[in-house]
Amino acid sequence: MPSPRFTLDRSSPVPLYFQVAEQLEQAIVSGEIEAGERLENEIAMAQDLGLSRPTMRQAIQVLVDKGMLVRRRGVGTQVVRGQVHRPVELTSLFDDLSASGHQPHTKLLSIEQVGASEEIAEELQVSPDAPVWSVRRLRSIGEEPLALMHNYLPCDVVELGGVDLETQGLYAFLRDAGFVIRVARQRISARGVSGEESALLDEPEDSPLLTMQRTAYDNSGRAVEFGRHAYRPSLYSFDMTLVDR
Amino acid sequence: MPSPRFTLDRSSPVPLYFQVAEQLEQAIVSGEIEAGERLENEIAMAQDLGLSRPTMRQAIQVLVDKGMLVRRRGVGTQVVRGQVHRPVELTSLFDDLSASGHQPHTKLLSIEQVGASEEIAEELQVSPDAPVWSVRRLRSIGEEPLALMHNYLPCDVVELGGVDLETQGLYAFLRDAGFVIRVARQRISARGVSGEESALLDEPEDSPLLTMQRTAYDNSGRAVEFGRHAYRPSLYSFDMTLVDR
DNA sequence: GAGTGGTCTAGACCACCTC
DNA sequence: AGGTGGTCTAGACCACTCA
Repeated sequence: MPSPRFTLDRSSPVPLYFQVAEQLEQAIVSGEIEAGERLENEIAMAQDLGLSRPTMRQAIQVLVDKGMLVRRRGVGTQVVRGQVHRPVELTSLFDDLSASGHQPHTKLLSIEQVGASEEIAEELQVSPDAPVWSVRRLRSIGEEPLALMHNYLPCDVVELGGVDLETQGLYAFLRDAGFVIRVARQRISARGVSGEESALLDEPEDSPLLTMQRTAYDNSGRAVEFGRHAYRPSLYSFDMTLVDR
Repeated sequence: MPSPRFTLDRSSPVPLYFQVAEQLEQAIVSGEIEAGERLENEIAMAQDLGLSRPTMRQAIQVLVDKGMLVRRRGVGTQVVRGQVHRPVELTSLFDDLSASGHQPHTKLLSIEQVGASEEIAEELQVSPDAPVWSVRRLRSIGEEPLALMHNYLPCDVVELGGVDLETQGLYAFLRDAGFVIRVARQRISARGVSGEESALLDEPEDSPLLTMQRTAYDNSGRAVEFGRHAYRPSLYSFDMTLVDR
């Protein structure tokens, strides 16, 4: 039975369950606990760490929700086999690529205030023709164009005047501006490249594009951003882990 | 402050937190609790229902995880605005379409045992060349071909001989055979249609296809199924809700 | 029958937000 | 200052699995 030694800091602002979850995750990804292996039962683990059982359960639940552990009543908790892919998270493409060591950069194609179309108005929960920011950006990696992004944000919610969206990702800006994005709904599909896109993305006519449209909501449940993005499928895909709960 | 009346059955095998979550969700989707509205605080709700606070919290957490509610410390719990899309779930395409009232049907193109390629072997956690089932199916809706599905399952785990995969979805079969699928990892991208696909899917040359590959794991963490699917993007897209936790 | 996770209780203290 | 959700405790009983 694997028994990694975890260290807890009860004076830390980081919750105990989170400290345990982090170290348990590390033990799994590092291979200290092997794929398929069964963990010690949660009551014993709690005792070992001087925690209550609910707190230990909460820590384990974090990793169950990430798809790294599976629990079976009467049996125990096991590590899921198979390579751990990176889950879909609420980060921008910019963050994604920075993390993977590439050098992404962004070109601002246009930024203007326009009246919301019927669809945009519905997605952003504003009146039709209400003023919204319309931002078009081209994201590239090295010399390769990667994605064409078209975002809309309600003018009465967000002030984009003077914001440098080439240096800073949109989500990073929103975070700095005090918007906590908690929920997003998105739809992924595909279509052929259109005329203007063909040149911008350096793709020949009739090339397939991967498309994603997303509406993001802040922690008061208000729609903050709607975007339509088109990715070159040779350079981008969406990875995710689904967990049945 | 909205106060829907919930009914609890303490003798039911359905957990109390789940009974509350179901009725709360119903109150939200029916509009009894409006979008953007704040809920009563969780201590009062627990008292109203004669529940402990942890149980009430667990019920609310179910809907937070679904992206229907957002909680803010010091403020309260609010209903997320915006249309509720259906989230990605661990169901087959067959289930998806049945639920939406269409008449889908499946044609079994081929089923055979083959030796696992290197990639398949890695995904299914079996040795290279180990025997795996290879199943190819064409799913249609009415007269319209919809998706081409190619699945692989380890022979030593699943017995597919004599199984009618035209009447029953693969996931429904696995469920009936005692496999509880708890975790799946998937990757979504796009590509152009290939020669053979073009005829089967009734798509002209150079049409874009939406692709998904998925590995599913049962509740012991073992890889049970790997699939590569190609969808006609005009007829299919992936909807999902992301929740920051 | 022994061991596991699933649910539930009745409190407590704290961090954060709003007024 | 008052109210909210976030965390944590120390138990309890139950359902399920497996030997």
